[in-house]
Amino acid sequence: MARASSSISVVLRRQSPNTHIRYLTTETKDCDFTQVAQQICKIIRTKPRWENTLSSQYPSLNFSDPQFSREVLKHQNNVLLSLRFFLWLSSHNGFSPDPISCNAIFNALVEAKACSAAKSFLESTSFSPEPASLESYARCLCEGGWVEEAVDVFNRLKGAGVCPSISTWNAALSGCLKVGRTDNVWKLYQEMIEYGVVADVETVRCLIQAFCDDNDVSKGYGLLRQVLGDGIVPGNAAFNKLISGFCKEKEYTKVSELLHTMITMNCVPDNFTYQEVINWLCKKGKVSEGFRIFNDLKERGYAPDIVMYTTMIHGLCTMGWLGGARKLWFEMFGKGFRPNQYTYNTMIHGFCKSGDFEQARILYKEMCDKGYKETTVSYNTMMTGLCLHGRTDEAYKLFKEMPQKDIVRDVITYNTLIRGFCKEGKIVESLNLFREFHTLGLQPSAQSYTPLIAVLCQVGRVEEAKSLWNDMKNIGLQPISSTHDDIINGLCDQGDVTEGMDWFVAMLTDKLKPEQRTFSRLLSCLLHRDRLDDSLLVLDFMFTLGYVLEKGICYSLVNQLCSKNTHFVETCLGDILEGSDISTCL
DNA sequence: CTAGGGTTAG
Repeated sequence: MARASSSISVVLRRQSPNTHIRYLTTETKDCDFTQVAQQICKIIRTKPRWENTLSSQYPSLNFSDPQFSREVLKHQNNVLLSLRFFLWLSSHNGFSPDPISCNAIFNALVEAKACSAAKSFLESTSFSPEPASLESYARCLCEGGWVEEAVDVFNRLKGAGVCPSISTWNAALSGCLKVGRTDNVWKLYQEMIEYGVVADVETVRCLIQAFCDDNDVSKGYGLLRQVLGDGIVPGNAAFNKLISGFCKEKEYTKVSELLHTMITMNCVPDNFTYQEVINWLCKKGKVSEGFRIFNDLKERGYAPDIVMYTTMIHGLCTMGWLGGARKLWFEMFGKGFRPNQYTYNTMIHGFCKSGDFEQARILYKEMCDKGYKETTVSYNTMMTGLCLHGRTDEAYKLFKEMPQKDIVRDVITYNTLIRGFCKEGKIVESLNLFREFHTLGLQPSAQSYTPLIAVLCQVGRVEEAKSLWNDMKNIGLQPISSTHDDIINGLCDQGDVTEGMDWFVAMLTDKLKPEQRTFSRLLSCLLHRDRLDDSLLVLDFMFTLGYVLEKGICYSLVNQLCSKNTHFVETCLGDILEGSDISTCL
């Protein structure tokens, strides 16, 4: 969860013009508070261990006088030093914190967005800030991502019978969205309703976004239509979120509807709108469609920005259309855009994918020369490309370089290399990496296990594969469909067709679609074992899922059926031949 | 400041 860091040097706002307070000490000597306060501030700033000596330096000063403490706080312009001084005072000389000083420090901390300091200050002093301060505090917490704490503050305000302003509510909702806590959005919105606060456009924007983030895009759309009916027009933000959400769901009719509504409502679709459309079209495999829109936009006078170019170049690269990608790259230059971290990595990825490591390295060097730092992503990109083209030794070299350059290896780094090694049958190397990864305490993903289980099954080490499977399940990871296929095929290969059938049934129960190879392997094993009933069961599912029967298996199936010579056989034969690709051969 | 987008596993 994102947390804002506390600011270190901060200006404490002066509350009032500097007033000279004169004070009579026990030595009956006049003491200028302002002067002493300034001296003390300097000591606090410059002497790291002032706590040990301050009292003895001013033996006659009454540190517990609130007027004095206020004066020091007024002169101290570093809020964290103020806080330290205040805490020191609290534990000395019987000083009992006065509300004015407390409020001053608390407000300064809030203003400095030092949420965690403000929070511990509240906890340690147990004073009650003014409602206005609390409200600012709640905003500060939200902006810093401390939404749980913000909800507590809202409850506190509620306890005091104070209703936060609409902009504070909105800030809270927006803060919850930023850290992905839609649950808190709904909680807060519920309270808003209980207070009788009337939602405004910004509230609607937050709610629509919350629906979209919850993958309830249709509900978000419902809300939009409702408010449009009431004459409220949310800004592009709400529209763009909905459009992006529907693109993700491939609901292109709704997308068009929304684009039209936007235009009707004078919310002109912008680069953000179309960027989302193009991005999701590309991600859902409709790159040509995305490219068409991209070109249309240019013709209609839209000026794609660097992000849009990057998105489009990426789309073209994933399709292997490197020529088109390069053309856009140069077009982008012509428009005055210079590639950034994303653009470089995208293009490097394109070259790597197509196996042009020479170009990839030229671009990589250019990226570094332009001052962009090498990152985990840039390394992962190169390693992915190398592994894809069977150059795992080179990828491994890069892997070893990373710590020397202080570049963090992440789960993708390891998964990439594990996959690469597995593909080349280097099981020992893969398992070593896998263990190293575990030792480092990194959180594996399903993709960490997938290639290992596959290769272990291929070489007949199904027990080890199953043990990895159990590990996965135990840490709450869901194996992908093909991992089921791998295990079934492994079991069949070692003659455990009965257990293979169990796994097959489990797959169907989980509504997963076994691959063609799994059906073929199961069928030939079952036929080999003379288990005709199970064969027919498997066959039935196979046809239901739209697969065709391979020639070889079809022949042995027909042979077996004919050798049984029962009445039932004849009814089966027709179906089987219909579903096979040999009917023309007979 | 005002909402916010793009890169790496397949």
